[in-house]
Amino acid sequence: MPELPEVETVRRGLLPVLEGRRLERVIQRRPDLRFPMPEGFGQRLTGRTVDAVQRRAKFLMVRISGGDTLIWHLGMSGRVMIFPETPAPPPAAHDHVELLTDGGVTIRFNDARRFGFMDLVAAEDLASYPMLAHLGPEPLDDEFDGAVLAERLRGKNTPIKAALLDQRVVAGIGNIYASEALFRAGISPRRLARTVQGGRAVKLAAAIKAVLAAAIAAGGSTLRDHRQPNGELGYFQHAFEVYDRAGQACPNGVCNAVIRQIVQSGRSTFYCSRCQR
DNA sequence: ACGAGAACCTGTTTGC
DNA sequence: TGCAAACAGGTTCTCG
Repeated sequence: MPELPEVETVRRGLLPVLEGRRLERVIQRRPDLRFPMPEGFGQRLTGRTVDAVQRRAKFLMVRISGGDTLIWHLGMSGRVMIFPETPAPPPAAHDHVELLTDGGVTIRFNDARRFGFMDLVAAEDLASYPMLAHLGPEPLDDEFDGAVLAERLRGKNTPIKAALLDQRVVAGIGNIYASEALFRAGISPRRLARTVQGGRAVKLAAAIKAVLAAAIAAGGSTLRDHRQPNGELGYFQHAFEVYDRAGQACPNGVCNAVIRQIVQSGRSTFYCSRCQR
C-alpha cells in the first residue's frame, strides 16, 4: 500500500478538487474502518470549507474551516478516486466514505482491508495526537540529511532495514522504498542500524531523498491497489532496482550476482549481497 | 527498554 | 482443476 510517494500522489490529485471547496455532503457506508469513525463525522464536515490539503509522513491532513483537521490514512489497500461527473457511478465493494464538493466532484475512499482510517481532530488536540506525536523527520525536507539520520540511528541494535520502517526514525518510508534506498546507498539491509554513521548515513539520506522524489514524479508505485486519484496507475514499479525482483540479475550489471529475498521482522527484503555491505 | 512476532482484514497468488 | 496456505505497500499490541 501506500508509502510516502503514493500518499503524496494522492494529495496532489486531491488538491485541485478539494482545496477551497465547500463539502456539500458526506456519505459514510460503515461505522468503522480500522477504528470506529469519529462521532458526528458527516455533520462536522458538511457545509465546511477545505482550507488546505497537506501531508505528514503517510497521513493526509485535510484542514477544515473552523479548526478541525481530517486525519486520513490509507493503510495497506486504501485508494482514493475522484469522479468529476455528477452523479458519480454507483459505489463498488469497499467504497466506504464519499465526499461531495460544491464543485460537483465526488471523492471516494475505497479500502478493502480496512487498515486505513479517518479521524477528525480539533486544533488543540493535534500536537498530542498519538500517531503524529513521535514521527521522525520528513525525509524530503531540507533539514533532513546524513547528520540527522545518523543521530536518529545512533545506538539502534536492529537491522537498518527495520530501522527505516520505524516511523520515529524517518517518517514515510515503507517496505518498498526501504529496500530501494538501501540498494542505491550500497548498504546491506542486515547491517546494524547503529553502524550507519558518517559517510554511510550521508549516502543513505541522499538515496532516500532521491528514490522518494523519483517515485513521486512517477505517480507512485502500483503493485495492486495504488491508483492516482484520476484512476491512472503509478509507474515507478518499472524503476524498481531490487523490490520484487528476487532471482533477477543485480541491475548494477558488474557484480554477476542475483537479487536475494529475505524476511526481516516479518517483511520481505530485497537486496544484492555483493553490492550492498 | 527494546526488538521480534502476532494481530487486524480482505483479495490475490502460489503450491500441493 | 481445486483448495488451502502464503502473501500483500501499515501500524499497534504483546511477549520475551
